[in-house]
Amino acid sequence: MQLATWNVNSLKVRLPQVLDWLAANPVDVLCLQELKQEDHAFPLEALAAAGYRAEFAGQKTYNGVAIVYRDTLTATEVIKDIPDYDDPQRRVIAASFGELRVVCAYFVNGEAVDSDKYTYKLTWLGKLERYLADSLARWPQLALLGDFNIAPDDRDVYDPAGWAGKVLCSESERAAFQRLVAMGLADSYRHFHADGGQYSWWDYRAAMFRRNLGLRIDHILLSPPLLARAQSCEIDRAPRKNERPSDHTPVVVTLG
DNA sequence: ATGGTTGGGTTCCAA
Repeated sequence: MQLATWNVNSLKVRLPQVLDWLAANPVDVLCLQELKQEDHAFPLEALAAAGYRAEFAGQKTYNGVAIVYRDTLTATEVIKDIPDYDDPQRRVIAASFGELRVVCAYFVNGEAVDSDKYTYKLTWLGKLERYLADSLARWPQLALLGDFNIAPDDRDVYDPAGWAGKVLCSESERAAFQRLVAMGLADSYRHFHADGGQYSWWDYRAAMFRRNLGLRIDHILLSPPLLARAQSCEIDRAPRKNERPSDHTPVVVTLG
């Protein structure tokens, strides 16, 4: 079984690339972030023609998340948004596939550490943490996939000195990431790869992708029973080379 | 050096 995550930065623009990618990479579950569209515009028919169904939580202009899954699977116990947290931004969707619980999240970016958006980010991280603790108690086989907007350590940053203390790399954000790890959610990419210089996002500006100046901020975290089944976790850089690419590229985990 | 590019929406915001 394969699970993947991809921040598509507008599903409207990227739908052809998503369909191409699924044709070449027929994963079982694909978590999408930054749909940037309302639910009435979600491309259910195009995905159905490709053999996929989806659950989604969109909104106009910003945010928006979806779980796309093979039509041989059944999604149950779907939740949209973090329970008991009144947040107008559509950033979380979760669904069960048998015993497997999939949580797809678009973490707050935060803009800068002195921004109100950073305060929102830390609040949001706290709410997510509580929600995941509850979820893990109910679903031991839990995978958390998404754009975390956190580079867990300096290996995940092209210029660690330049990024030190900045948003995406700050101590508080990294501490929040480590609290997820302490909960039992392992960074599956790091489980298989110790090397640095492997990124999932590159700024559109200044030819950052061509120069491989990026950050690893898209992650797949696995609870212990799933980590035990994990066979590989890979970043697929190919879609970042497309014309009109997303600024993020997919991450894929293979479970036995 | 506070730049640069993209998407969505609209006279700029978010990333």
